[in-house]
Amino acid sequence: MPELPEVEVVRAGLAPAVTDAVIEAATVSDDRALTRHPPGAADFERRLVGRRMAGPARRGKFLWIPLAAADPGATPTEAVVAHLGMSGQMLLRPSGAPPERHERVRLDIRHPDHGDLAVVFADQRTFGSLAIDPLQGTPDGLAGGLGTHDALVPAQVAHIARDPLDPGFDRRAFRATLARKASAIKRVLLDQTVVSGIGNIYADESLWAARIHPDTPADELSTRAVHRLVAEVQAVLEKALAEGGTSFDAQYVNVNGQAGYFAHSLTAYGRTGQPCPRCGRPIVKVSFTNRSSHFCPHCQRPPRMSGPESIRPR
DNA sequence: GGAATAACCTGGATGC
DNA sequence: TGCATCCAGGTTATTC
Repeated sequence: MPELPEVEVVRAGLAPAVTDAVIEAATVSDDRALTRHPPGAADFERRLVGRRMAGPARRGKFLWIPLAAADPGATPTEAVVAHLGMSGQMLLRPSGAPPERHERVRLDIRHPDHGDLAVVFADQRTFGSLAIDPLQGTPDGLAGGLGTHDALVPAQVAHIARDPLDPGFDRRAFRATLARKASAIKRVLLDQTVVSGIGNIYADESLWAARIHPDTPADELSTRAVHRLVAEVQAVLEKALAEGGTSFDAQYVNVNGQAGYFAHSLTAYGRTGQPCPRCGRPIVKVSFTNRSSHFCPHCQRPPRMSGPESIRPR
């Protein structure tokens, strides 16, 4: 499932191909890919033709490609925003390549160095979507996300918090937010308005690494535990990024259709019944809202059995 | 206002 | 072999 590392792999893969390329044609083959673009397919296609693209940027699981202003040197005012959902793929294909399975949108582009290419958005489960969205200034004045120096972010992404790999991520503010949340820490990690880019897989992996039970109330974590959690989240995301992301099946591939290797490095997620790499006891899986949590019940003690680091600091 | 939950969706895996 | 059911989960609207 595309979480931060997977989306970053896609962003980095798209960058050399789309930066400075001009959109020659846009074809929407399934309107469900435009749920974030209320004006619809005709509007989407019409507004993209002839536009030149700038370098793609990313915040959390959101990706956007600024559309260059008509006046060279002027700041872009809008962007193509993409969210891959659960199964979305952004694929680079030769111009005229046959339709991909589950293809939803195709952009035929012309790059000054690479020639004619097709950017294909394919999505099996149709949870992903594209949109053309206005860019707005960031409240903190920092770059909108990774891959851009502009302090701009699409309106649809403005409510999304900075991710743990963003240079602008504020660890102190994150800690303060946790102190105000009585919800389970895993739920908070999945709240993209608190910290972005983390999904079910990396939440389980980070909590395992930090030895924190997923049901631990966020406001019961000590400062030390929060710092350890942030460090483990960053380490897990960076390792997954270095390994090209996590691919369980064909749901996630990079722009060239290749799978990532981090699935081989998972310590908790998807390892139900297998020995914990730390203590050897079996990893358990429990129902968590409408999904599942994987953890080691020995290394990650429940809140009521927690050690000194999980006791309320206040 | 904050927190919890349901719904959206498709195809692979599983059970009968 | 074929059909029915379950499961995966990111985001958002709805409900409490």
